[in-house]
This record gives sequence, structure tokens and C-alpha cells, in this order.
Amino acid sequence: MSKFEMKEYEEKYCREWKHAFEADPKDGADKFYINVAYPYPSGAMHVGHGRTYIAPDVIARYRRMQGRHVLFPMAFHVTGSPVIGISKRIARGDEKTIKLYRDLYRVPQDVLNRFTEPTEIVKYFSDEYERVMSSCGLSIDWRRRFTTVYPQYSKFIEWQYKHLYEQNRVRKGAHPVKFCPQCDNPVGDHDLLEGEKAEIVKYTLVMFTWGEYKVPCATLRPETTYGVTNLWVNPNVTYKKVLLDGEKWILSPEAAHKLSLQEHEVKEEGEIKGSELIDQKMNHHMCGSVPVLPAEFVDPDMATGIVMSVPAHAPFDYIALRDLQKQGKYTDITPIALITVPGFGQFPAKDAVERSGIADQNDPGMETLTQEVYSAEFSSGKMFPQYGGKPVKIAREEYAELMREKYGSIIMYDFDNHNVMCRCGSRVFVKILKDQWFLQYSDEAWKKQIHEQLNRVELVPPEVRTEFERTIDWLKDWACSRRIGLGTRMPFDKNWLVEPLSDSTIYMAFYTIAHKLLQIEPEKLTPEVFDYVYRGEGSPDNLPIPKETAEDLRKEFLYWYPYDFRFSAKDLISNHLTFQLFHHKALFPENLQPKGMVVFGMGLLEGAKMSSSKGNVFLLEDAVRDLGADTVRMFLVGSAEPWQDFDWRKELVTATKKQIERFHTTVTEGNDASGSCDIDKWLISRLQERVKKTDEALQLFQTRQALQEAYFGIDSDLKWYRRRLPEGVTGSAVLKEVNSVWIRLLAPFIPFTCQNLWEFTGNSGNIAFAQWPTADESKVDEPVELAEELLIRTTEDIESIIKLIEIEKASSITLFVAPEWKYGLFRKIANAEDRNNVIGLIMKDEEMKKRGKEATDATKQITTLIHRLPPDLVGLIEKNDVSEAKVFESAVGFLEREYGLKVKIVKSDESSHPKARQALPFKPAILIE
RNA sequence: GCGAGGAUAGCCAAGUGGUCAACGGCGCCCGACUCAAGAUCGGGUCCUUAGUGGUUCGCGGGUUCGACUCCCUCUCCUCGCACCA
Repeated sequence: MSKFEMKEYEEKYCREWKHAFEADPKDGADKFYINVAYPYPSGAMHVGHGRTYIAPDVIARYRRMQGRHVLFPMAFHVTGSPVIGISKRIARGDEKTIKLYRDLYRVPQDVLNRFTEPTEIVKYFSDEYERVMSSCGLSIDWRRRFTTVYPQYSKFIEWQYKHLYEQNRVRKGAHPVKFCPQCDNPVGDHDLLEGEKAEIVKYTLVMFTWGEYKVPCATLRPETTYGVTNLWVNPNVTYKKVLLDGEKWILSPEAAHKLSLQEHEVKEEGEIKGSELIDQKMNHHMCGSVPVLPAEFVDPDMATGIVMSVPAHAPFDYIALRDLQKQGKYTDITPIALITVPGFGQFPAKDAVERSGIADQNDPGMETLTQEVYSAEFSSGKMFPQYGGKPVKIAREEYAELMREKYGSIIMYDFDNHNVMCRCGSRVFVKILKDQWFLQYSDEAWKKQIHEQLNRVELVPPEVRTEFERTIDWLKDWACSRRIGLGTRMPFDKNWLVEPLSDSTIYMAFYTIAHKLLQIEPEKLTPEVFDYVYRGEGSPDNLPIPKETAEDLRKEFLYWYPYDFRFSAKDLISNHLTFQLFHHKALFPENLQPKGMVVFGMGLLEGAKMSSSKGNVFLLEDAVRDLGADTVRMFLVGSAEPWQDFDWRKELVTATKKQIERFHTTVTEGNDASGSCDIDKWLISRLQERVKKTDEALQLFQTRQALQEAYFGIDSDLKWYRRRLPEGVTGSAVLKEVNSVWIRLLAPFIPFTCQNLWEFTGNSGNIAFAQWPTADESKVDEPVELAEELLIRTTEDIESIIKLIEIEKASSITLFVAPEWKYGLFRKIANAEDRNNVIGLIMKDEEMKKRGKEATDATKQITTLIHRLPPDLVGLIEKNDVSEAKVFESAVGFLEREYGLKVKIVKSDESSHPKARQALPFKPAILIE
């Protein structure tokens, strides 16, 4: 088979299969609905995407051949903002982006010019996706293809959110987000140039008063306010006087700006130098009047730029105060302790500093030291009795609340240390987004339902279950509305778009009738229509669509739903895969909930992580063109199980191609064979086991294991088969039977080649619908397999001996077959309760007693042998009465031909040769001389 | 840092208490075919060795007659940690 032919039949079948997998409800058929997370078509498909869709296709094809009525649909997710960014960058002439699309994805220049319009990008790539997916032989019903911005889909989303809203699962809330003022939009971590690990920290502002002014000190530890001895202000900073929500405040300029983004009205009124604040007295209800001390370490860009000092419990404060006191200043200030911590003395901060030997506040160890005291006090600290005596853990929240209620404290958000930059180059701040909509995943009752539901979902591989459980527990409310991007407007608040992950939770239900919905004018798809179709609520009469249409939609939905399995990459467990469980539960009854999920691993390219942005990808289209779709398929599902990471290595893929070619050659050649041979029975017997194992593996989605059996297993059986054929014979008629089974067994993996061979071997029709082979137990012949196993093991022994001796000296092989009494021993030991202590048992036998040492030696050897043989085999040996002598006698011709030596078979008890005594059941003594 | 999963011979990888020196593939080596190369086919591939024995399955301990397999410590890797597909 030349490369040319492989390509040729692949293209031919691709055309023929265009409509082959369109699935309509069929009465009496056992449906199987499988689906995959749809792609976001913003770039070309690479081989990593390939596996995501090929693995489910293999399963779809397997089930179809089993007689299941399979639905495998596909659509495109185009909601969200990435393509908007891409088109902007292309419009702006961004080198990197243009290079990626022009050179790596090979978008023609005229098309690229149109990419300044975001929808053009997804339009172009979704067509490309369909083309490439088809060329891979994916058995998809393409009539159901849609994108998430089709008006009919929007109607579906509106219907869904109307329900969620009515169920009170979508609520308005305010949340702090990372926000870029220049883009005027929240930014996710992937939008950041810098500071990706930055976290939003929630400070409590402790409001000191200074005359008519309020002086906010930001703290993470409001419970320590009783221990404040002074404030710290940076004398070199010029602070602002502002009117914040109508009150006079003093704070750093940066802080003023930050708070203006956090739902506060900030009006600038004037300035005041830090130095002017030094030595002023500030008041707070909880600590009284305290002085302001100078501190250059105070960062105006950190929270409010004014800090309260608790030298008893904060190492930083302690050292700073100590340094000033060393200069003879502020010697009247003494730390005020208010927390006891096991392992520390009266002043934990002082202890920690002295223990660590840190000399000054610029020491890099200060950070760790602070953390140490902070953690110790948080986990095991207790407030002094006069401050309530509660554990810090609890007191902190209580004080924070008290201070917000009584002492004018408010919350301020800021990043922890990091400088955060947007991709646009502008600095990112924390902004409170008000009126944002949230899905109430934090709702305990809802969570409980999902936990219960999860127990009924089949998960592959089973190990991911704990991760799902964790995710459900960990989920908080999810902001489900966006200002910009493509998508559907919230039906109850048209100012917001439904967030991209939030509009992709129940679209598997849309697939079931997508092709029909797309024929209906969107405005007719009212919530009442969907209520009837998807929930069976109301009546099909008086809907905007004809009654028959409504009933037909309802029927088809119920025919396919619930889906049987959903496939997705493992990184979606913590969002999409779990979200969809929540939404299914909210909208559909118990009998329509998801039944199973299969989670994928990631893809590597030559050992390195695949990444489009780094250009480290291999395009699926190129792979199919260069190596053939079947090669790509077989490699992607055969080199690792779906949930394991796979590594696309050119060398291995090329080897896969050769394997397919070998398969093709073997089948083609075997087709002409006729007649029959002794070994036929063995081959057919083995084949049943291969079929069974392949099937078992596929049932568990183990595509790799299935291929091991279906391809390599049968291949290696055939190897032994050919070796055992009489001289000059290349095969027998039995190969036709093997071929027929083999072709069908591999059809889910390499459908093109199998279709070609299917026709070559005289069949017609699409092999995708041919009958899946099943094992025929009546063809399993244990004695024959056992005899062959004995021969295989013996040849291996002979070969290892030949390898070790000087072969030119040898002229004959003698096989000494174990005597009957050793077989008796074998059975006795195999059946013994305790195989390790059988000597006593054996020696009760008078005959064995007479044999003496010979018997004890044999017992030891046989015990070891039994431990070393596969348990199944031990059972078979014991059960079947195979005459070793006969097996070897009939194989003398074969053995003599194999080794070019004279072969003699001798019963060991009829020989006086010392070697003969070594003979064991299933392990003849071998003498080569 | 937290959560989940993982670490097996040159590489990939199977293997969950005795079937294990460890399936299979790749690479490499030898042989057959060929004028030759490639492809294909057969064999070999830890050290030793008449089919045996020894030392191996991230590091270090432990349980057991016996551990790649069970338990503990540590090291390293991958994924996720949210408003993003």
C-alpha cells in the first residue's frame, strides 16, 4: 500500500460519509448520546484538539457498531471577548498576532484583512474546524451545528436565565474585581502583563479622628486596635485632604484614587505634608489618643498610606519603635499586649524579633517573621479576658463587624504587594463592580443537590470524583454577567451580557433539536415554547409555533436526553463540568440529568507543553495531510488513555503509520489463503479472547488498552500462527474469518483503512454500521491453547539455552517430560490451602514417602513454579489433562525446523540422564548436546 | 500556599501483595531479503548464567514469610485555585 492510496481512499470516504451520521429518532433503537465540550474557534486546530474529538468519536463508532443509535453533535462557542481582542490587535497591526494568524495558522491575506471584524474570525475558523474534523473521520451529525450567537440559541439562553432568575439563583451583588481603567473593563489573570499571582486583600479601615478629619489606617488585624500605641506616617509623602462620601479624610493620593473605584465619591480638597502630621494626636474609641510617628517604610501605594502601630504583636512596628527609641525619641511609648499565644511571652513581636536576631527593619527576614507571628496568633492566639477572651480567629471578625457598625470603619480592597499591569500597559486596580449578576453556586441547598446528583454520575476515570466533590464545596458565587464581548443579553437586565461559561451549561439539550430549532424564526421561540419542549410545561396548543412542531421537538428532545457521556479536558472540572451539573439540576427533572463524564488529559508536543501563543503546536490539518487521518487517530487514542497526557512525537507517529500499513498488507495477503491447518483452531480460540478484551477495554473508554488487544494482540497471535504453519504454507482459510473480525475490531480506530479493507474483502456498505464482533465461547478451546502455551514456553527456554551455549557443537535437543507422579504433586499443591507448607501434606502419602528426597525436592520446585505461573494457567493445567509427550511428539517437525537440530522426546522416568530428573509439569527438562 | 493527580529500565508506558527482570511500543544491535539503501520479516536489548542467580520500579524508613503493589517522611512533576476560554 503506497502513501498515495491511503490518502486517496481517505478523501473518497470523507466525501461519502458527509451525511452518513445524521441521526434521527428511531423507534425501538437503543440510543446513545455522546457529546464533547465545543471549541472556541479563534485559531487553527492542532493535534491536541484532535484527540479531544477523536477519542469520543472512537467511542461513538464502537457503540454504533454495537447496534446503539448514536448521536454525536458539534457546535461552536463564540461567546466572550477573546476574538474582540484579537481583531483589535490585528487592526492595530500587532506583529505577534499577525504572525500567528498569517504564518502559523496560514490564514490567506484577504481573509486576514477581514479579521478586524471579530465575527469574521470565528466564522472562518468554525468552517475550518468542520472541514478538519470531517477529514479526521469524525462521525458527527453536522445538521445540528450552530454557534452560541445564533438568535435561536440566544432565545434558549434567555429562557434558561428567566428560570434561574425566577428561582432566585441569579442575584445582583457587588464584588471586587481586577479592573483596568484604560480598557474600562474587568481583567482576568490571562489579560495581565504582570502580577498574575496578585491577590485581592480585604483591609478594614480603622478610623482615627484628628480634629474635623478622619484618618484611616488600613489593617488586616482589626482585633489589635486596642494595642495601638501610635500611627505611622511617611514624612516624605504629600497626603491628600479629600471629601469622601461627604466626610473629611486624610489619606495618600494613591489611596484616594483606589477608593474612588470602590464605590466611594472622592472629592479632592487640598494637601497636607506627611511631616505636618508627625507628633499630632489621633483618637480612636478603642485605644484613645495616640501620637503620629514618622516612618519612611510606610508605602503610600499600599492601602491608605497610613498605618496603625501595634508593637506588641507586629514585629515591624516593634522594630520601628525600638529604632526610634534608640535615638532617644518617644521613650514614653510602651507596647500594649492583648493576645496570648502559646510559645510566646507577653509581647510576641518582641520575642520573635529577639529570637531571630534580626537587627533592623530592612532585614529581608522581616516578611517571614511577620508571617510567623501573624499565623501563630491567628491559629492559636487568644484575646485577653478584658478584650473578650475569644480566639483570635473569631474575635477578628467580630471586631471588624463591631468597628464597621459603631466606629465608622469601612472595607478597602487592594492587591498584596504586587504591581499589576494589564496587557494594554495600564495599571490595574481593584474595583467594586456593582449591579453585577451572580449565579448562587454558594447556595448550600443547591450544592447538596449536586453532591447527591454526582453520586449518580459515572465518572471516567473514577479518580476525578474527589476533585468534583472538592469543586462543589469550594464554589462561590459566579459572576455571570459581562459588559463586553459577544453573547446574549440577560433577559431581565439588558445592560448585561451572559458570561461565556454561563451560557454553555445546558446546550447539550439544545443539540437534540438544534437542526429543527434553526428552522424556526427566533421571535417565535418564546419561553412558553421552550417550557413545553424542555420541561413539558403548559400545552402545545396556542404556542407561536404549530402544535405538531412543538410536539415533535418535545419528542425528539426526550428521545435523546439525558446525554450518556460528556467528554472534556480535566481543566474544566473546576468550572464548566461542575457548572453544568448545577444548571441541569435547576432546569431538568431527575430522569434527564447527565449520566456520565469522561475527563481528558493534556497534550504535549515532543515533550513540551503545547501552546498556540508560543507557536509550539502541530496543526491537525498538517498531520492529517502528511500522515493520514487513520494514523493521527490511532496515535492519538493509542499512545495513552484519554485521561492521561499524551506526547505527540513525530518518530512514534511515523511508526504508527507503518503499523497501519502492516495491518493492511497482512489482511490483503491473508485474503487469498485457503485450506486448513492444525494451528487454525488455536488462532480462532485466541481471537475470542482478543475480542473480549477489546470490548471490555472500550466499555471503560480505555482506547489504548483496546488497541493493544485489537491490534498488537492479534498481530502477535498471527506471528506465532505463521511460525507454526507447515513448511511452505503461508496461511489457511481461517485467515478470512480472522480478517473479518480484525477489520471490524479496528474500524472505530482507523475507519478509513478498515472501510477500504471491508470492501476489499467483499463487503459493502459503511463499516461504521457493520456488526461489532463478539466473542464466541464455543470457539474457545482450552486444551489446544494449553498445549500451545506449553510449546511457546518450551521454545522460549530452548532459545535461552541455545543463546548461552556454543551452538556449533550442538546436534540434538532432548525434551524430558515430567512423570505422572509429579503431575499429582502439582495438583495437590495447586489445591492446597497453604501452598507454602505442603511438605507435610505430601509426605502423608506412602508412595511419596518412599521417594524420599526426590519427592521433597520436587515439592519445593513445583511450589516455586506454581507461584511463578499465572494463576489462570495453573488452573487450566490442573483442570485439563494434557499429555506433554503427545504435544511435543506432534511438534517435533516444527521444533526440528525451527532449530535445525534433531529433537527427541523422552519420558523422564525412562531415562537415567541426570538432567531428566529436573523435569517438572509444564516445564520439561531440556538437554542440548 | 491550598486542592487533585502523578514519579517504573535509553525514551514512552503496562502493572495494584507472590503471575515481575517486569506486557507493548519507540530507539538501538544482530540476522534474512536486496547490487545497495529504505521498507518488510525474524531475533536480541540491567549484570551474570545451560533455562540459574544477583541488583532494580523518585529518596529514606516501616508492615509482611514475601512489596513496583500497603503505611509514614521527604524531593520533584502536571492540572486547578475563578469572573477566563
